[in-house]
Amino acid sequence: MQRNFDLQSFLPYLLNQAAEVSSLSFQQVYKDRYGMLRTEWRVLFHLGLYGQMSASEIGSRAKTHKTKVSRAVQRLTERRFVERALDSVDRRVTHLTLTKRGQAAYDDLRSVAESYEETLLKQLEPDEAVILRRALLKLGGVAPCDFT
Amino acid sequence: MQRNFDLQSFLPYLLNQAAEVSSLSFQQVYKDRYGMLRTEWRVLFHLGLYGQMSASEIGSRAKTHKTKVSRAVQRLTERRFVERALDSVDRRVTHLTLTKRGQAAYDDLRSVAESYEETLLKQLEPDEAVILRRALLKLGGVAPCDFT
DNA sequence: ATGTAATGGTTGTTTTTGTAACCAACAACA
DNA sequence: TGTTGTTGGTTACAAAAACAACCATTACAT
Repeated sequence: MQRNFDLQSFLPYLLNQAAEVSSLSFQQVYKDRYGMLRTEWRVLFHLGLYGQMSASEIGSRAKTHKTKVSRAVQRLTERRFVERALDSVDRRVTHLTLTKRGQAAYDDLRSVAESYEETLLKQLEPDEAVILRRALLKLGGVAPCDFT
Repeated sequence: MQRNFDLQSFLPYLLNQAAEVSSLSFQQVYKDRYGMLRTEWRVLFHLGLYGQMSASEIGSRAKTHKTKVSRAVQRLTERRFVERALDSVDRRVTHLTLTKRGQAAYDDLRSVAESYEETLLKQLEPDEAVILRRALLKLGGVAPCDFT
């Protein structure tokens, strides 16, 4: 049993605080430049980084509920960042790809992400960053992924 | 410049994933047992841990917008977890305290939080946990910088 | 085949949140 | 005294998320 409990050492609290703060600047960029929401840039990055993919694939990779993905894709499609292509075999699935516009947005945002990452890392010792990432992966991987 | 960019190493993404996953089980408890939302348990914990406090104090401590705090306090008050007391000197501020019911809920949830923290820590090496906390505190204190 | 379940995805409705405007009480100062 | 500005807090309205029900298609069993 842990004595001296404090919010500042309670991991879920700490994680949320750090997550919120660290997301803010980046959010400002994709919001201001492209009018995107959080799930939207995630979808964009999944397609940009890993290529063509279906909505459910994105959902399971990003641990995001399918309705969230669906609506993100819808908005991205409306704004011509993403294109849908029906699968010829299984007519339920739609393959998603970036349009030229989407690719350009991705390239731009990716470079912002890279330099933002730099900024964040400057506040940490190099070995601290390594351990931080490893720990976050462990904690984030314990997913009780039971989405309906 | 960081080559080999990946979502799995982009801190804002990693942080959000870990934060979401690690909040889930605990959220289930305060939601199921007391019908509380995230900001509500935070307010509850602030009062439980640090004693009487005003809404704006909670807001600045938890970096939470005042409307969020206001609504959380409102719901907590309606459900008799929290009581308001007007300041006799400055009639704008209201001092918040836990009711018996609120104190009981806090005690209960705090013990849940402590054992949940244990569970989370089991997934990490002891020194990993120390560094993780330190890094999260640093990142959580970061002032937003703009890429405009 | 045919009934049943599972998958990929969308839509509708209700909760929560974000944003901005607002009010009342105080503070500072001419 | 104004009169202007600030602070603590609430409210109203728009945006977004959560949740559940829903199609259409495919898979799988009899």
